[in-house]
Amino acid sequence: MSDEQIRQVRTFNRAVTQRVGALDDDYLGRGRPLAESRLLFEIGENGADLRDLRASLSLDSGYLSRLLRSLEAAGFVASRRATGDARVRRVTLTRKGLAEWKILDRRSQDFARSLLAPLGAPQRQRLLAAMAEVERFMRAAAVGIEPVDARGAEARACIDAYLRELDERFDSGFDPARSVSADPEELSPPRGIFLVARLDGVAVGCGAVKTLARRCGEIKRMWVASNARGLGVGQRLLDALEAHAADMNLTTLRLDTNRSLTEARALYARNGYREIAPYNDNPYADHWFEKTLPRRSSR
Amino acid sequence: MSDEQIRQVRTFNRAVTQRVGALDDDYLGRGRPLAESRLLFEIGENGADLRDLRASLSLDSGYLSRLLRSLEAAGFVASRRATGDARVRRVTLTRKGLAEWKILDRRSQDFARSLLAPLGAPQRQRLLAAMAEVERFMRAAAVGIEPVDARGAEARACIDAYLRELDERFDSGFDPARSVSADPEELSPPRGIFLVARLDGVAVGCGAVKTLARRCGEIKRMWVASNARGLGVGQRLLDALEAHAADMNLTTLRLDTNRSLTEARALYARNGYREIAPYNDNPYADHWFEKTLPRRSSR
DNA sequence: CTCATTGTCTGACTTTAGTCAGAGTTATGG
DNA sequence: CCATAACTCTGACTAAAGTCAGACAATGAG
Repeated sequence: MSDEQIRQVRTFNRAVTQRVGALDDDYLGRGRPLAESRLLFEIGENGADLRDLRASLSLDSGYLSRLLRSLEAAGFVASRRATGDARVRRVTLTRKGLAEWKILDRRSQDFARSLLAPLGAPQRQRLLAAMAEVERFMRAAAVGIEPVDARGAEARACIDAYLRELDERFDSGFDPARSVSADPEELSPPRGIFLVARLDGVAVGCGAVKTLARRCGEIKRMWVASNARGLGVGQRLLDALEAHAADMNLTTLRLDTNRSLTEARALYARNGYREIAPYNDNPYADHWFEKTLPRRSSR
Repeated sequence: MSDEQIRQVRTFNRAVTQRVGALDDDYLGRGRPLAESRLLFEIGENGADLRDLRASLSLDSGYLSRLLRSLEAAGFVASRRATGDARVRRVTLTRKGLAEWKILDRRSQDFARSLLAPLGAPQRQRLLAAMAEVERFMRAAAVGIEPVDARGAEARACIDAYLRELDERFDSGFDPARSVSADPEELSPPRGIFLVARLDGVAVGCGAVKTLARRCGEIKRMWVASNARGLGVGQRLLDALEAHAADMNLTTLRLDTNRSLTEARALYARNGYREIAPYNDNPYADHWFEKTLPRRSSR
């Protein structure tokens, strides 16, 4: 990437933090510490669990506790044990707190309004479209891909989501029992690998490789959450899988897929996978693909 | 503007401040108070006047003085009286300070890089394009238009810039003495108005109206700085001038313009100005326009 | 020259933010 | 039931950020 591109990003960062960032510290200023306002705002109309607040605002538990006490003293919030897990505290806004929250919310709205107000309608549209685009790609850039234990909870959750989706998309539904197996052992090193793609700590995609024969592997469990599609996550997962496959000394990768998974098929086609004759008898597969990996993954 | 649009802006603000804003507090962390790093960074390779730093970082003078002392003690900066005004202090980075500045600069680059790195080339292009667009329009939105005294320093500076530009753009140069007059008195209430457009406190455009006859006014001094073109500043100035003209009970606005000022002519045409026969003998004018103002400016 | 203004500095503060160690309570897996 | 982990809370801190009043020097307008 060029210096010029980097310079552009930095200019953007400056411009945006100056204007947008100013708001953050400014519109929440209500004669009260900023952290308190932020907390109040984050609690929101529906209340929140203290545990989640701690995570989302990344505050020290002691600090959070004190902030909360202060909001309580001011009569803005009430807290009680969460139903379900009595260790967790559930915080909700009082009537007074809600009023305050609405003021903060209003302020934040006003700021957004002030950004749009001076613009004419066509410029407004273009600004919004560009904002949406920036946001999308910044989200995309924040997606990280990492190997995880295929037997772990996160991998399981991904696989469940994947299976659920197959069930929805296949004309006749999907019954894992009838399909070709891929049990966690096969997807764990040294004979396999399981990758997840995470956005803000939440898994939004996964993919796996298992070894079929001496130099031949198979791609399994390729899935991208619907809210993360179009960000290039699938492409990056595939790149990463191929790199890992090369590390495992595999030279050929195969996979099967269903006719209803059109994006997936396009992805494979784009990446040099050629359609081949069926290499298994998976009743859910309509297409079989194969790719010979380049000598050394150049990623 | 719709609630949906406002919601979009807010989502953007959140997403961007979270990611971009995080950097600000993060990449500058170098075992030293954030404010010190920010100051060091802001001083920059070429040094700066303390007065300007105080303004641009909006710090209390006492606080700034102390921060500076601390940077001095660490051997990062040196300060001496500014040439010209001995009240002002000029701060420059020492060799050591420059090295530190470069580290900070590098960090900020790395952050930008990390944003682009995970993206493929086409996505990178789209992100940058969208960023540029957002930045542009945020700048546009930050432009404010206000009446000022046509006899004041700011108005004079604008007019000078305007005349300089005419001199550059007209084939035969421009000599104010030969042109039709518009002295400051005519551009001051109640018979006239002078508006400036400011971006971050700096004038980037101006425009004026003077009264020609009982219900007829003339637009003069329409100018937009080259670095602020394409942001809709001209349009907004024109809107504001028409609104003020209506307030002055003018029903007709006239203006003359030169053939080389193509953007201006397009602007007037777009806004319902019709070309008319010459109403003056300005030797620099090639086109004369007129518009009947709507009963009440609906802006 | 005088006087108001501007810019900087110092001292004496307060407030905000954040950390850390431990204690007490409630879940959870075996 | 037991050990361990997950949450929250309190007390005791520190560091950073920011404010305010007043002193002093240089400037600039009249």
